[in-house]
Amino acid sequence: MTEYTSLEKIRLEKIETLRKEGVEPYPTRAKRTHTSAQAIVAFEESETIHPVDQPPAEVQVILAGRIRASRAMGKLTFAHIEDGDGRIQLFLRMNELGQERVDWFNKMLDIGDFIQASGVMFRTKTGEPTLHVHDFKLLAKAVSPLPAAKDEVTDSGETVRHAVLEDPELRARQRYADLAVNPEVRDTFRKRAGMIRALREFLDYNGFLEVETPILQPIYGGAAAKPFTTHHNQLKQDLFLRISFELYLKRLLVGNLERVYELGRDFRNEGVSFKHNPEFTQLEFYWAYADYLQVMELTEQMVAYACQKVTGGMEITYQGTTLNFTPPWRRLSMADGILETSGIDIAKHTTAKSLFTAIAAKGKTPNPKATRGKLIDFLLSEYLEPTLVQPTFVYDYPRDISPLAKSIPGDPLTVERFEGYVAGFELCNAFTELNDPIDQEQRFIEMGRDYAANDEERHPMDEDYLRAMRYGMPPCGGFGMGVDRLAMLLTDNHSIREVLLFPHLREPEE
RNA sequence: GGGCGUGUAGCUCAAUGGCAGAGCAUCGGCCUUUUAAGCCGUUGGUUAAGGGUUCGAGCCCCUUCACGCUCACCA
Repeated sequence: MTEYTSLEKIRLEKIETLRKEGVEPYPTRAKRTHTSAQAIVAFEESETIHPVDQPPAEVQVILAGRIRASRAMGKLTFAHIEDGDGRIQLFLRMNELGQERVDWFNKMLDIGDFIQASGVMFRTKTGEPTLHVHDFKLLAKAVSPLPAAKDEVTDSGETVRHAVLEDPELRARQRYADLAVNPEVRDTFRKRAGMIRALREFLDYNGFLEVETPILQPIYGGAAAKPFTTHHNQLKQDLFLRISFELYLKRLLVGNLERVYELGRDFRNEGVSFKHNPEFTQLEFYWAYADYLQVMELTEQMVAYACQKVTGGMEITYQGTTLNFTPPWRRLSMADGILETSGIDIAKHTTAKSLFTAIAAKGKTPNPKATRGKLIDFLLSEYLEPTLVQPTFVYDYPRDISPLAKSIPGDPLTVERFEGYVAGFELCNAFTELNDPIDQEQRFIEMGRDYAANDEERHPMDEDYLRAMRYGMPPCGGFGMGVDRLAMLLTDNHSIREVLLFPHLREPEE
């Protein structure tokens, strides 16, 4: 049984009263001729464009939206409604509507209710385009009060927000209320949608085919992550939610689909943080006959295109820092980057033992069981990553942490792989794909050995993937990007929760 | 999972261990160009939950929960 607050009880009583008066609080149909923005544009055009010897034409409109503010002033009432385009002021006067209707508006309607209002546009004394209301109708009554947010416009023209819903937990749990009262949150998700549209446009234009591959997989792979498990009852089959798309997309290249991409959800059963959510949106593409250097060029063009589409330029401000996505981005070999930032030359340490000693000499303590590749990765995140503020490609990675990437010809310890870093975190990861089925099988075996101590991280052997490789896969470049992270950058949000409509949260307290 | 921090009215926040408060919102009035409208009045609380210390706990102690920051984990 729902427990109502005293404020809600008052509104429920109003709903009863409305029905007794014969007013349906939730009518089935609404009518509107203009959005708030369209009404203002039409009005301003009428003011400027009219024959010199005639007054401006009346602009009659029917608007619909949610009441966000209401100021009753005796025989006048001012209110603001908000629709998908913005806000617009309503003006109600007893002269036109009569005392009864204006009183009814003030008494029976509340902030949060949806209404439609018809009338003629005019300007108030202060110059604000306003609807002079001749009639109005309740469209949907709100039972629960919205968390009130008020905007004050100071003398200097700045907008100061008061009584904002700002508790991050509540905002995420009740995203509907957050969206209803915080316009910048709606804007974040419009930008996110625009960004995703831009990524698709870019890849479509470049001849990539959008595909969909299984989310429920009998064998997971393509990344080092712990999966979620589930079960198909009738088939009595254990299944995993995918941790990446990679192994399925590359099967498609075996099938002669030369350029494919997938934009969808990955699931990783790992910790939650400001840049990790258990389910997140991933973009992967695979490009036959290309290598990682071509992928690098396409990547910077794609991100720059998305940035241009969302923000109108190549430069953005992220958490107070100006970032410039104009291609070409800085390119830095991993060995050089680590040498510059840590003073350790990984080329001189070809074994894990030697490298561990060098790191220990710096006073750092990585996991002593780590492989050479893991130690290099440790150096990357410890020293290099925090310095990579402007978009940078770090390239040429250790082989043993890149089991699906192709080695550099003549350098068995290093693979053709790069990661894109921005604002000190990893944005994307790409490599020249390994297409030698014998080598691939060997890598899976090595990896099984390296990770034998840790069952959860162990990469299961995917026999069907190897079979596909044996049919032959063209040389290709592959790419993966955390789409939520790009959304964080382009909307200037520090936390992934702010760019997910419904981020994962713990069970609420009862 | 570890460390630090936060949690008080619908919203935003106060309150030396000593009567739980303010603004906005609600409700009742006044007001024909307001815009955080204003003015007068009114209502609203299991101080996140549970336990303890104390004559007395929002405040001190313990446990739990949620959130934030951070560390760890995260090819």
